Amino acid sequence: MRKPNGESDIGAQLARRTRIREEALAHGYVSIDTLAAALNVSAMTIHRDLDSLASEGWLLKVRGGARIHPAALLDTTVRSRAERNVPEKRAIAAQALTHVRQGHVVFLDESTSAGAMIEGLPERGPLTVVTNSLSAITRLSGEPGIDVISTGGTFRHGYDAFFGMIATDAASRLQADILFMSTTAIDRGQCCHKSEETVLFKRALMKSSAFKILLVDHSKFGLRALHRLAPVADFDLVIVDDRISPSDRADLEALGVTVEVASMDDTVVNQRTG
Amino acid sequence: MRKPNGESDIGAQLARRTRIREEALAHGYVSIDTLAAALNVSAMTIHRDLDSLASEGWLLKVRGGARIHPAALLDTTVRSRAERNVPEKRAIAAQALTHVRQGHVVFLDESTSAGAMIEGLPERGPLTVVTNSLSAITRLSGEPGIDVISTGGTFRHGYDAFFGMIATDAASRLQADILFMSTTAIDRGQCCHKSEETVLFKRALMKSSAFKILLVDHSKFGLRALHRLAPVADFDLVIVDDRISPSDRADLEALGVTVEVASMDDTVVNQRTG
DNA sequence: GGAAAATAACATAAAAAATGTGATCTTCAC
DNA sequence: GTGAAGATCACATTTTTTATGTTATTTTCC
Repeated sequence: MRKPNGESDIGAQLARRTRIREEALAHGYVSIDTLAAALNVSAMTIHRDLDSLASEGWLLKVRGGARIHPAALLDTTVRSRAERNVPEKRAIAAQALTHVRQGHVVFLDESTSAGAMIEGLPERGPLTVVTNSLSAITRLSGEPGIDVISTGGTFRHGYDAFFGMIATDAASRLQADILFMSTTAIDRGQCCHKSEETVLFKRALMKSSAFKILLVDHSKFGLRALHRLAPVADFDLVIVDDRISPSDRADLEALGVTVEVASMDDTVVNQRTG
Repeated sequence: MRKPNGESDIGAQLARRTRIREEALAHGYVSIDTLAAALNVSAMTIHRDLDSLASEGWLLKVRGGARIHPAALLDTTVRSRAERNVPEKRAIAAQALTHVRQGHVVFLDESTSAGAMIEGLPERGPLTVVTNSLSAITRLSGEPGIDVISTGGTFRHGYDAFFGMIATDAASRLQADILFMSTTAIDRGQCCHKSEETVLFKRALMKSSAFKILLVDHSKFGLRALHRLAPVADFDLVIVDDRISPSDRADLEALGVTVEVASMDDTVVNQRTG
């Protein structure tokens, strides 16, 4: 029996669970009674929320409430990253898709930027897509015009993708026409990443690709990360969104790399070679 | 507005679409009007069915109806195989699961028999599961207690799984505690399979496993297939359902292989070492 | 052993999915 | 071109599924 108040229930469960996650992240612990009161639902509903969040690995249930799962503190998972800068990523993806030709062997990495291209690939087939991204694999494996090759590897929850020796070796032994990848940070002309196994895998992709495209939204500039992945100049093309700052753009062009700026209003594209 | 007759509508859509597929497979063509009349639904519903089946690659829509998709004629896909001998496979899977121990590295092949084990694995974790089966990967990747390793490889629609050099190499370079696999046919003590790349992959799995379990339902006995995979005696254990014929069972035991018979009524198990 | 918490079992409201109907748009044969 | 069959669209209605609450039962902890 639902609460008789007229509040909109569209996405109510999602909102409530997101709220619980935030609460848990902030305080390390949430109590069932407190949540039930604060969110104006029954304790049973909170129980179910916590069960669900626990099974997804966010929380650990304890008597009377739940603690934040240690792993959830460490990694900023795809689920939260994918929600950021969505319009930028869509614009970049749309521009990137214009470089895909029928018959191409395409490398896609596990980035959310490359992930934004997935939906647009089937209509550009026939293609062969090689990827370590689970969502790309599941989405494209049903498409008649797309041959899907998985790199395999060890599954990493935080990235929704596969890495490790198996993935890196597979990438080394294939040969692609075109690579679409992204990076966590761009700092003084270097692509950087916080995870070593990611770096190893992406380098293997780069070595095996005839044409390399880097997809970066404006928020990546000036960020730092521990491991150097590759110089930006190693890419044949960089696609950025139009909210990039003039100075970041000037820096990019000073590196001698070809840059395409994807416009967010429309499909209009402002192309420029540095 | 639904038909006011009281027929059970549970799975009605699935049943109807299966029926349409069979019809298309049998005659090469189905007409919308005929189907609407035969299935006692509106033409619009048939339209929607055909759209859906076409997008899944089963049919090609043409004016007034649909033709069978050429590819659908060639492969007996998992989707149809998975529907056969379900109770047998469930019983075998339940028995197979009793051999899984916490901490095990488990190889699972792409067979529907091994697939029946998937749902039972999380509660037996923590585990590492290595597989080429897409449904196993997607189902298990969300489970906290399961480390998922994909072999990678080229995706084959007909098997909903990955094969080829990448998959086989990955299998060769790992080491599992226990392997669960099946085969298309068992003929005179030999496991056989129609596809060569499947054979190569499965052999790699067998080489890399400390303990090898073969899952076969009674329907596999006496079938033929082109490629020899391995002698049944190479397995440490064979699990069959209780509808196996006495003579098939005697043959199995004559090979000197340990056999477990999974009962379909219950979880009762009749164990016997030959 | 008893109170608090967790789970189970069921009822109901709300949302989502499936289907039908009639209107409108396309296509194809003539 | 034109008209009719077929396809698609838009919306209403029904069914199914999901989310939730309530109450009863079981488990856990002190």
